[in-house]
Amino acid sequence: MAERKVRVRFAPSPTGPLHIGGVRTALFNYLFAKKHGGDLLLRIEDTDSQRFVPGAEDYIIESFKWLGITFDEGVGIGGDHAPYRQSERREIYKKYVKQLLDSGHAYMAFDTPEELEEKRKSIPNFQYDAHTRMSGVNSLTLSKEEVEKRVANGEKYVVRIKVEPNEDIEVNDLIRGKVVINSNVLDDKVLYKAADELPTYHLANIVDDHLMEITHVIRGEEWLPSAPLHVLLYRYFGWADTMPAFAHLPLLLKPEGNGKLSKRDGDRLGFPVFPLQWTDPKTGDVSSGYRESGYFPEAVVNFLALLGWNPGVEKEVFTMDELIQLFSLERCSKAGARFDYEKGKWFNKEYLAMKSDDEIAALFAPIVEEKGYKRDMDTLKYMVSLVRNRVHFVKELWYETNYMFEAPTEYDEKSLKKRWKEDSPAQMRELYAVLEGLQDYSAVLENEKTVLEWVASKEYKLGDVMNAFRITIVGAARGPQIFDILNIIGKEETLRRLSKALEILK
RNA sequence: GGCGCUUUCGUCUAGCGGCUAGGACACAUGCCUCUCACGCAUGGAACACGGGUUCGAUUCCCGUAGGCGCUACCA
Repeated sequence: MAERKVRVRFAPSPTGPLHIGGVRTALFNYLFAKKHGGDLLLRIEDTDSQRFVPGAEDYIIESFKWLGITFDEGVGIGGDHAPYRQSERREIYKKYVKQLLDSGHAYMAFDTPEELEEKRKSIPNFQYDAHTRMSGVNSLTLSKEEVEKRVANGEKYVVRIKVEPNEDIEVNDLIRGKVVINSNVLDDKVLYKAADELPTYHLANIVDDHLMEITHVIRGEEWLPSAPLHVLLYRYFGWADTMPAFAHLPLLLKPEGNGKLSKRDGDRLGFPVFPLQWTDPKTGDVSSGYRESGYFPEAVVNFLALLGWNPGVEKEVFTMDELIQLFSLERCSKAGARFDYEKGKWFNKEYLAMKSDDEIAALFAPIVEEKGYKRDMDTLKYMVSLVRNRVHFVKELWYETNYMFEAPTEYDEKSLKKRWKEDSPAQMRELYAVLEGLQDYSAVLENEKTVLEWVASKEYKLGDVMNAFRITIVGAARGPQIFDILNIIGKEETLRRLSKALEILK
């Protein structure tokens, strides 16, 4: 086989939002393409007119834009192999269906769905294949005239592949090695439906991959059982010499329980399974997305890259460029990977840690505004610097800083029980006077020194004083160094909170 | 049911005949400390089972069991 430029594709079906497993597949295709200086194409497989969902295609394109996965060719980009939407390639498929029919590798079948259903019910393990096709209503059992008559009458038929029996079909999978399946277990799959003049996945897929000069098919493991059928199709078309190499990726499994991760798992389990938020056009149901949940796209990419693939080094945080350098199908694992949302959160934290205070403050500003507050950037940056290392997401910053904006409305029971002691009210009253005497609240270190000296002079226990004080300011035993908080809320607010606490707590 | 894929800590995984079976997440403990975190240190935690092959199997082969997938005029 001549050296060909690497060309891979991601070919989703627009039946809804892109699910995270699909994103992972697309990512691996992207990494593989870029690693080998090849092209990645985006093809829309909308051959199922029944399940088409408006908006899904735009959603897919926007998702990849957010994730930083770029395509070289395809829907929304264009290219030499257009069109890239299968519904626009009807005429192309018809030509190839005819080729298969003419060469005797396929035949027309007139069996109605009801008839087939009946057979499946009455005959155990029924499948449309070499052993049963002669009892079906098709161009193999009907006379040529009868077939022509039926077609002329506009009777709906399907075209089925004619799988020859008793043949071992080999699929060389780049991840799993050689997989052999006997053609006896394959059925005569429907390749084309006259009703909507569209091919099914199997036919469209092979024709398009061939025409678009795809060199490697990297897809989910759920396709492995039909891979032999695809090999057969390449053979029947006479394209065996340029048949792409296959790689079937392990599936993403539910975090708990059984089965592969599905579209419905996300909101049930409390984490997104979609890159972007999605509103179902029919039901209006909203499904959460990683973007809206506060994830950085780099974190999602990094997390997904390590599900079913290992770089071979003990580092775990990688840029996209590093992933591209390191990627190889040989290092993909074979078994399904359970989706561990906690690890995903950790990745986001890692990426958050790499951002500057400025960047984080800029992302935090709209959240503050939404809560009805306004602060200048310097103040926000100051707040961010104090609490940034205790969150996974920017949005969690609000919980960590809310007491810097508003006085506590209640005091945490547990903290009170442990930290508010008998002497506390008296000490707080004295502290009030000490703080009142402070001139410049921005002199954090100096003020701390003053208070510490006062505590020492009175021979109070530092922990007793500071913890009680913290409760009056924050409302609980949490938060960063207290003098930084004071600096932010200011003297008047400090004294106000102190006296209010003294009133309520006694 | 049939066919296929798969099986190392709770989870993601390293390992490619000889290792005290390594790392990360999560968890626990300790240190730090005005609290909560961060950080640092420490700890518990795995080769599904049974046969082979071999001087020697987590590693190779065969079974069994479990898991997953496919089995549509869906992809």
